[in-house]
Order: sequence, then C-alpha cells, then structure tokens
Amino acid sequence: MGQNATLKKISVQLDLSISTVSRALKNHPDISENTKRKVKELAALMEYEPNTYAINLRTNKSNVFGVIVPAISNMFYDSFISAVEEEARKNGYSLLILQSGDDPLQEAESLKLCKHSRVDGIFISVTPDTCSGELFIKYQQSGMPVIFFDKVQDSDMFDKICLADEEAATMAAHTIIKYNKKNILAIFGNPELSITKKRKEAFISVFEKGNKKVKPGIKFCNNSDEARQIVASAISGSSRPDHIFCMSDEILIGAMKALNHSDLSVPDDISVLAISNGFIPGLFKPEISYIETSGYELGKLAIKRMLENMESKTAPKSIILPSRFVEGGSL
Amino acid sequence: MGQNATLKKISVQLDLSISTVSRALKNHPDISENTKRKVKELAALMEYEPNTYAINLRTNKSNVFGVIVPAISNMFYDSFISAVEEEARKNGYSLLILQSGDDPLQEAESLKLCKHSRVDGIFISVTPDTCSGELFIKYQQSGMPVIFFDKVQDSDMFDKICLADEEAATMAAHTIIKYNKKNILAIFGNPELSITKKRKEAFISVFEKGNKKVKPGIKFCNNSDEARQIVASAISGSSRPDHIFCMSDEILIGAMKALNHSDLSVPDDISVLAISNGFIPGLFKPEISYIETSGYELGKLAIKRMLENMESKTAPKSIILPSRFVEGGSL
DNA sequence: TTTTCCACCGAAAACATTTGCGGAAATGTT
DNA sequence: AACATTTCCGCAAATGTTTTCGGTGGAAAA
Repeated sequence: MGQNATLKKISVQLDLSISTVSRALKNHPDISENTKRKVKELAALMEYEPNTYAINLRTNKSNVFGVIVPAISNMFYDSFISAVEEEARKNGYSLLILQSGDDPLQEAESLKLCKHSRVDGIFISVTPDTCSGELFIKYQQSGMPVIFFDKVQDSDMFDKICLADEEAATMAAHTIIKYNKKNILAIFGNPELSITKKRKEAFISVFEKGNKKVKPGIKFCNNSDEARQIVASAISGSSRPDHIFCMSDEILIGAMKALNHSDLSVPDDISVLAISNGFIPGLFKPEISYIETSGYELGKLAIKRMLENMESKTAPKSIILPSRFVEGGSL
Repeated sequence: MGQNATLKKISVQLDLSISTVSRALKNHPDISENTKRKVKELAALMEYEPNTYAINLRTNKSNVFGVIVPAISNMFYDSFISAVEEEARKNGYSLLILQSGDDPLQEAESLKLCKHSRVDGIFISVTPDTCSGELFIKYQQSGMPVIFFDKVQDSDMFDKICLADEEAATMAAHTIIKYNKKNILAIFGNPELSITKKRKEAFISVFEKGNKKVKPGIKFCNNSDEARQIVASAISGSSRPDHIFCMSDEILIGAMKALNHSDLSVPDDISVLAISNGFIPGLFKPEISYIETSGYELGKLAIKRMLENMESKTAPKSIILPSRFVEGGSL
C-alpha cells in the first residue's frame, strides 16, 4: 500500500488540499496542530516518502556530487572518495562516482553525464591528456562548482586541492642527501601531469642547488609495470643505483616487485623512499619510509571546500595539504 | 544562454508546440523532416539538454543503481565496484555508492537513502550484524531488485552472487595437506558472517574427513590488526605453527605484518596460503600463493544479473563464481 | 460530391512537489 | 455594530517532459 503514497493521496483521504498536506508535513506555522497531527499520522501509516524526482525538479537541485577519478580501484582515490562520502553523507549529499580510466574520451563522457544528471558539483582528478578544458569552464560558469584535486588543470579559475607536491619532493630529496646516497634512480609518473612536473622540478632543484656532484637519474612511467621494468633493468645494469625514489604508490609497487625478484636487500644493498598514501609501504619488509600524502585528508579538504561553495560562491582557491615524513626502515 | 534550454523555449522560438519539439528530437515518424531539422538545429544551438529530473519524475525511473558496501577503501569491493561501474555505464546506468562502515545502523540508513533516492536496484554486501531483514523484503516486494553479493543474507528470496566459498576453502585445505603441514593456524573473519561459516566449515571438514591426525587451530578476527596480533602471539608461543592460512586479504595483510616483524622466513620456517582478490599476495617476497576470488569477476556477474532483472523479473537465483589456485612461492 | 486516408501537428493530462496570494471564518478591538 | 486582526486553509501556477487523443488540411478514392 505504502508503495506510492503521495501528497495527493493523503489529501484525498483526509479531504484536504495538497498544499495543506505539504505544509503540515513540514510544520508550516499556518497549519493547526490538529491538522498536522492527522496528516502526520496518515502519512506514517501510508509510509509516505517524498518523491525525490519531483523535489529535484521543483528545486532544481539533486543533492548529489559527481566524482570523476581515473580509477576506483586505487588506494589513493579510494581513501579520497571514502572521506568525501563520509562528509557528504553527513550533509545530506550523495555521490555519483565515475571512472575515466585515464582515457580523455571517457573522461569527457563522464563529465557530460554529470552535467546531464545535473549534479550540484564536481570533484575531478584529470587524466594526463584531458581535452575537456572548455567544458570545465562552461560548467563552472553555469554555476556548477568544479573542484580539481590531486591531478589538476593548470588554471586559476578553479578551486584546486593539491598535495604539497613541491614540499614532499623537496623533503624527499633532502632526506636522500642526508643519507649520503650517490647513485639515485628517481622514478616519476606521466611527464605531462602537473603533479609530475611539480614533483620532478622540486626534486631536481634541491640537487642542483646543493651538492652538485650528485645528479639523480630521472625516469618516467605510466603504470606499475613500467616502473617494475625500469627498476629491473637498472639493477641489472652496470652502475647499480644505491637508492630508488618513487613518486607514488603505484610506482613503488612496481619497484618493489622488481626488487623482490632480485636478491638485493633493502636497505643494505639499495635503499628506497617513496611519496605515498601510507598503506602500501607498510606491507614490505622492512617497511618503506615515505613522505605521506593522505588521500583521506585531501578528501576532507575537498568536500569542505565544496560545501563552502554550496553556501556561497567565492573566488577560486588553491589549497595545499602539507606532508610529513614517516620512518619505515628502508633508508 | 544554453543554461536552461527547455522544450518550451525551443517551441516558442520556432512557433511550434512542445510536443512537436519533443517528438522531433526523438525522431518520431509523425514529424516532417523539415521540422526535425529546424528543431535539431536550434536545440544544438541552444545546447538543449533534456532535464533528467523531469524525465525521472515522468518515467519513475532514475537509471541509477545503489551500491552498499562496508567500505570503499577495500581492494575487494573496489574491484567489484569497478566492474559494476564499467558495465552499468555501458548500459546507461550510474552508481550511487554508499558505505555502511560495518555498522548496521549506517547500513539501514544507506538503505533508506537508496529507497528515498528511488534507485532502480540495489547491490549490497551486508554487515555482520545487519538488522535490515524486513527492509530488504519490503524493497524487494515493492519491485526494487536487491542483489546480495559476497556477504549475503541467508534467505532464498533474493538474488545472491557469491564466491565459491566452500570450493575455495576446500581447495585450500587440500593444498595444505598436500604440502604435508602439521601445525596449522587458520585465521577466519567475523564468525557471524555466512561467508566465514561456509569457509570455516568446508575447511575443517576436509581435515575431519581425511587425515584425522592433523587438526588445524582456528582463530577469528574482525580486522587486519587483530589478525596481526593473533599471528604475532602464535609465532612467539611454544608450539609455533608451520603454516598460516588466511581467509581473506585483510587477514593476510595482518598476518604478513606480524611475519615481517619476526625473523621467520617464508616458506622455510613457516608457509602461507590465502584466499585473495589477487593484488596483495603479489606484493610480498616470496609472493603468496592464493586461491583467487575475483571481486572484478563477481562484479561482472552481479551487474549482469541486475540487468536481467531490469528486463523482466524472474525467480531469485544463487550464482557462484568458481575459484582457482595461483602459485606464489609461499608454500 | 462525399468519403477515406494520410501526413503532420497541437492541446492537455499526468508525474509530485512547492509557494505566493488570497479568502473565509473566528476572534478581538473600538 | 463596525472594523481589524488572526488563524487556518485552498487555488493555481510553476518546474520539464512524455504521451494519449484528437484535429486539420489536402489528396486520392468512391
């Protein structure tokens, strides 16, 4: 019976108007206590539930945020999404989660779906080759807040929630120098991404400014397996590195697979340092030392900013989450 | 300008009726080619996008599936969700993803949100203490398909998509026996869950039916850290086990942390076997042998079944995904 | 000439809700 | 008794779309 209780059905039963029923249910002062009671009782009995579709149509809001990430199966994005979901829920919002699969076309498609679904705001970590620049601008201008996180678009028109890329990379470089490493292999992600550029620049500049004698070898890769191959060939080469730096968890995983398949021991033969979300480094023996960049914390910051935008639109902001060093035993 | 193009605005501009515009846009045969062309041109110009809210209201459908999992930050559920999202997208559906946090109250809340949002169907992996039994039944009866996966409700009223729990556990037990292990520590999850019961029963019964001399020690835990503690105290005890069996990735992680912090070597001092989604075992040295239970495959099966339900409601089905042994080097 | 048929199109109801405005009755004020 | 103020409620419009039912005008068939 409760299947499709509507205001209308209640109003017919009680011989009231739809508007009176509507107001009674939301405690409008115009309605007498007596009427309110009757309406609420019947509504409960009929298991009335307001029709979200109708409310959305009327209010032109959905209380849904879109989240577009390269992949859901990824520790970093998981913890980000997890944080966003928690806070969103507390504030009455839900999440529409889409994967771009690092494919700019699918990213554009997901973006369109968000627009089409008329979400109230978008969180996005862009693909390396994103070609949706104008889309972002259009959505933003049409009043739908776009918040970039992690991998962001180079523009100051948008809110951007980033990890402290320079800081983390600088910290990493200093740590490596402190341990007196000479032959460093530093592996970074896709060179087109701003996150890669920032980390690489900061990392290199520490060495250029300081000890000029040490010049780290720089490599780029697009996924875990490419990282594995890079390390595998490096440690079997003539001048074996005495340290490996990994820009991300994904790269760390590949690097450790290569090391695990060799007979080198960490940290005696070769030391390792990563920038990481925190979970992966704890799985190895010894645990890998890392510079923490928490997806969870980033998520909290992102949703906070989004909720601010819901209140009132302010000038775009660039927020940076500081990082910290976590000692493992790999140095 | 394109902000809020509607059928009405287009119809006014072209001096047509709303219905004609609507039909023209969907190639209704009643409309002349000429009119169609004009309408489509203007629609493109005005960047018309059909209002999803209105469509939902009219059709009483949302093309959204609800997904309720204990946690998003979990490799197994990730890969499940990832698979579901892929197929859902291909079929024009989106996902509303909620976390229950293993809390029955939050689970019930999430369930209500799904109902409230009027999703077209629900995927759910229940918490150990779920108290939403009647809710499930009510939703099911009100025509909203509920598909249980992984951790399922013990009832034959619903579709259930499960891993081959018995098969996997049996396979594990046989493998362990084959390697002639004598002092086995087997760690399982929450004892209230049907997934735990099934795996434990099957595991034990192999030993009871076969070699009666070997009786594995059984332990239960609720999370990774409890597993770690169990293993830590077991290996420091008087009769150190020569094998550890882990029912899940979560447990494996805890167990390996304990082993990594000891000076025992795998598999010489102690061997390890797990039931796993496949990612975690590959991170260790040596890689851990495991019985694969793919969240991704499970997701594919689940969404397939859901789409069947969208076509036409059939009798509840119980689908089981077979498992396979993957050799690592930990045995 | 009348009937039939077709191609093309419009009016209006329906979906469920919210809200400004106004109205009637009851009560209070001179 | 005349007027003013509350109190309580209904009307109707508005949100955007889909769809049923019908209608117009012209050409072909009777």
